Amino acid sequence: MKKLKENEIIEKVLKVNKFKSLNPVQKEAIKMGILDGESLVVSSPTSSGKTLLAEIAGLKTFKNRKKMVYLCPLVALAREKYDDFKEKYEKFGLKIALSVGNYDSADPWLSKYDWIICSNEKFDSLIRHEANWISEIGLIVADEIHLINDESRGPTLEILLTILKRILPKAQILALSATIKNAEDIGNWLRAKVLKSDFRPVPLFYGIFSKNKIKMFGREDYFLREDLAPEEAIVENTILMKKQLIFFLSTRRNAEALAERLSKLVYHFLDEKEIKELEKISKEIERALPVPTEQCKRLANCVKGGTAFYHSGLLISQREKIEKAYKKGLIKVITSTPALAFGINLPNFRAVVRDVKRYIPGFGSVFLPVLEVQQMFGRSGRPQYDKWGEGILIAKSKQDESDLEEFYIKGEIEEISSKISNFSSLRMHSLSLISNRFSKTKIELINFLKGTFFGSKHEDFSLIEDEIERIIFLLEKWNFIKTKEVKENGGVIDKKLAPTILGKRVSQLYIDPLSANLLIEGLKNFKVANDFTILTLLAKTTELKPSPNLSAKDLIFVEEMIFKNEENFPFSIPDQFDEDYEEFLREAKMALIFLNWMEEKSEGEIFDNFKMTPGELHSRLEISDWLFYSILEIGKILNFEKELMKKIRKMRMRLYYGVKEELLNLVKLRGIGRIRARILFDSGFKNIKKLKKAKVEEIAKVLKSKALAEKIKKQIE
DNA sequence: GCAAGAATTCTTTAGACAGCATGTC
DNA sequence: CTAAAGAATTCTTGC
Repeated sequence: MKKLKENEIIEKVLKVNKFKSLNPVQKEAIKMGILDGESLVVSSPTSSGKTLLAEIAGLKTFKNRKKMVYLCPLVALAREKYDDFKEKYEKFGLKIALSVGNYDSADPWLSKYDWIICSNEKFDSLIRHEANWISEIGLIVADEIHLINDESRGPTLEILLTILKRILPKAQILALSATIKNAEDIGNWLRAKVLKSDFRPVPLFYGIFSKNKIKMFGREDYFLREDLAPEEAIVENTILMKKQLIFFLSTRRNAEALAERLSKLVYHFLDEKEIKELEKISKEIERALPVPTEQCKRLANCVKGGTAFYHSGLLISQREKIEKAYKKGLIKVITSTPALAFGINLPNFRAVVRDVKRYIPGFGSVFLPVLEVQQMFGRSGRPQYDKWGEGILIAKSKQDESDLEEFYIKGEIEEISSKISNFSSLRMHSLSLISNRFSKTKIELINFLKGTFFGSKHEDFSLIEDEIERIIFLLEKWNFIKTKEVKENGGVIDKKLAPTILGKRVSQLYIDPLSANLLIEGLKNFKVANDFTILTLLAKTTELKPSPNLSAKDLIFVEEMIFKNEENFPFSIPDQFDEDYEEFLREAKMALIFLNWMEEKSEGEIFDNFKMTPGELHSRLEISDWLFYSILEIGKILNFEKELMKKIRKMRMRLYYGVKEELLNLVKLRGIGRIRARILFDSGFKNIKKLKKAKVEEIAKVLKSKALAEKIKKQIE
């Protein structure tokens, strides 16, 4: 009877996925007891069908009237899974929800759903908000769990899983990972069985380019034209095979330069229809902003020639267009920074890692880990189109060739390790653990940390204990927690830890306690401060790091600005010869960029003057908005003066919309942003009242849209 | 005397999660 | 403490 039910689930999953049978990895997982609630760590290549395991276990969990939480490292990935699951399983009565960042924060509504797809951070924040439905979880799927290895975002995932393990000891855990060396360690930590496999539905072959050939491992070599540069030769070879490829490069500039160079070559391989379609897309990409920036123009030009560069400085809309055009086969070559390696699902035939080194400040340029190069190769070989996929490295010399082979092809993948001992992440998570009452004393806190992956690997905890000591001291000094010594027989044996209301709120607001303190302390002197200096204060927070780079040209502007406002900084500014002076200049530059935005400088002007990219500015603005919101929330608790709250509220609005104060009223209207508000204002419609008096036709004339004018009128009434 | 091309020096360097309440050009 | 590509600048060379 039980077997029958299990088969039913498997049949169902296979059918909706249009598969005939389970692949070896999946069969093994069944054998290991995934349907019996057995926890598993699955370490296998991208596209080895790991998601399907989550679906099988998820259906079983549904049958048991429990919830599945599916944790993703990226919002884009979460959204993709959500769409996919919804399409496949909603018809069976499953309720599937997506809960990520700026989508919806209401927790209670999630209790009605069976499958909940989250980003790691979102779920962490849901725990901080003490969502009550968490107890109904029967299955936790953690996708791309090797993220634990990541310096900045790994600790969140690690702590999150440690918490879940503790509050849901009976829940099944399914940890999905790329191929890693020490999957057993993870299994050991999570008390889960380990399934290791290198199965791929489409085989992947490695190759090394040198001189005029690509030496392939396990396939016949390719011989290329000798009179072309390596990149060109590889591109020609690929296009002649009627395939596409992605280059991975170390910097944005390299990616842009190569795309531009290659577009001249690729253009000759395009047929008329493709040229026409690409021209259309090129125009769309160029028009992504009202005034195209230099970068937009360059990208548009590349696209015309059948190539595109891809990195985080692009606008989301541009990225999507490139992804779509690549999937359609219109764009033949994408040159990318590592942005594409992790996350976005862009299947292709051949991936070429040209730069196997990356610059790390303080370390110079270092070799990429094998794990990362594998990630870049990971999506090569599309099941529907290709019989195999290729991952290629470029050697610069004979020596280089054998080094690359030794290290990346024959070499072993690295172990992953915990990054939790990093002071700043420990600081943030300690406050959260204390706030949630998971750790009511210092010993409890340390014991909790012993339950992390770090703890499972390290016997010696003295380093962490020292750090915790310092963190407790700081958190108390900043008034985020209260402590009380526990004495026995006259000696101190432990320390009670309790959050203050402020500390609890800071933890919920998901900001670094250091930043929160910085803002609180700085704003005590708000009376001397002005817009620029408050923005500089904001730019000092960890959330807005790294600060933009300074060019010689910036230096003049920024120093002049600092000099003019010397008396108005709400914090003490470093001396010119101090070691942190340069960082201060960069923070001031960030503030100056924000100020320009608030002063209604055009985006193009800002990008050109400060060498900012559209993608960067938008993400910084979003973060600033969140910081301003946090200030207001903290202000409610600390009873900030009315004047200050008003000032912050105004600044928040102005920065959000990018407008001067006089437009704040207009911009509140739906359909009106900074550009249209300015047009209305300059045409005499200086406020809502004036708009009320005006006729629809008059407004329509100014905005060049009748529909819009009517929409506005409707809102006013 | 001048300009193209070579050599040298200078400059710069990947990514993207979170709160909250609704919509840009 | 480590590199390397591209841009900017200076130097060389050929006429």
